[in-house]
Amino acid sequence: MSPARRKSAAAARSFRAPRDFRRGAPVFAALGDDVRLALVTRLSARGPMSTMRLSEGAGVTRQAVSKHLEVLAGAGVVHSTRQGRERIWEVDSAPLHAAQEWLDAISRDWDRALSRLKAFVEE
Amino acid sequence: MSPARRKSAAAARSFRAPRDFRRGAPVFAALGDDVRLALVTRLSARGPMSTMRLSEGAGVTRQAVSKHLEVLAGAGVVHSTRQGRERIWEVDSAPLHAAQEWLDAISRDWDRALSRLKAFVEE
DNA sequence: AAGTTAGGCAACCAAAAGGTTGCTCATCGT
DNA sequence: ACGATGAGCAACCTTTTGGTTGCCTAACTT
Repeated sequence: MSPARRKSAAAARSFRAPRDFRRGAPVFAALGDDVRLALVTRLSARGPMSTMRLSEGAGVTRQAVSKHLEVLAGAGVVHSTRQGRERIWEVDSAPLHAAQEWLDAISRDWDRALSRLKAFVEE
Repeated sequence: MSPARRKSAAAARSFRAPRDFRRGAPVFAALGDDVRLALVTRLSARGPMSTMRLSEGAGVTRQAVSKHLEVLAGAGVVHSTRQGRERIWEVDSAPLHAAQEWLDAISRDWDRALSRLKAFVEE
């Protein structure tokens, strides 16, 4: 029983590709849900927004949206500040850039592997 | 911003960012697991491999790895072919490129939103 | 032909994820 | 001062996920 798949509480920092792929999983996991992906899309397109605004048209209750935002925050993808009785959310682009770099590394490695394979077959 | 963000737009066909973000979620979800991320990493680094080879050192049973590979295949991230009694897996880079583009679009939109906000505040 | 090896299939299980309702609390507008 | 509003908290429910074990089949090896 080695798994021990515990959530690291404060993973709110970027990660380095590609060595530290383990740090990347939470970011991808956070984006791997329709509702959350839609939330990030809206936030990035229209700028900072309150929980209520984000809940409108989300298709689920405000509480559900709130939970999703917490998940995103846990992965470092968004962060929030309280303003009066509202909580304003905004995108944190650093983890997204990190994720991008990871994908980039994967693609690069894969292309190299393909070249090697091709060379081997053709020799 | 980041210099490693250039890309010939021919590659991505799985989904379109950011309109069709719904199509992106499964890809991110597929990558959002430590074991699967490790599998993709190994596959891209060392080229095509059999289920057995991939299971070695994965920390979970062969059946678990098999399931994970099916999930990845379901998202289009990998695909497999049977060779004799072995099943050989390899990375499919198109969905990864698509995911990258989606992230790119998000970052771009976000930066634009920030500029607008800044301009508004400073006027 | 017999044994070994890679993998598919199915049942089953515990935990996590996604969602809901109901209640309370703080804050803002009037 | 008071009602409306935005959000936090908690209990609860259902489905999905990640993992296991056990057995069966196909295909190489000798």
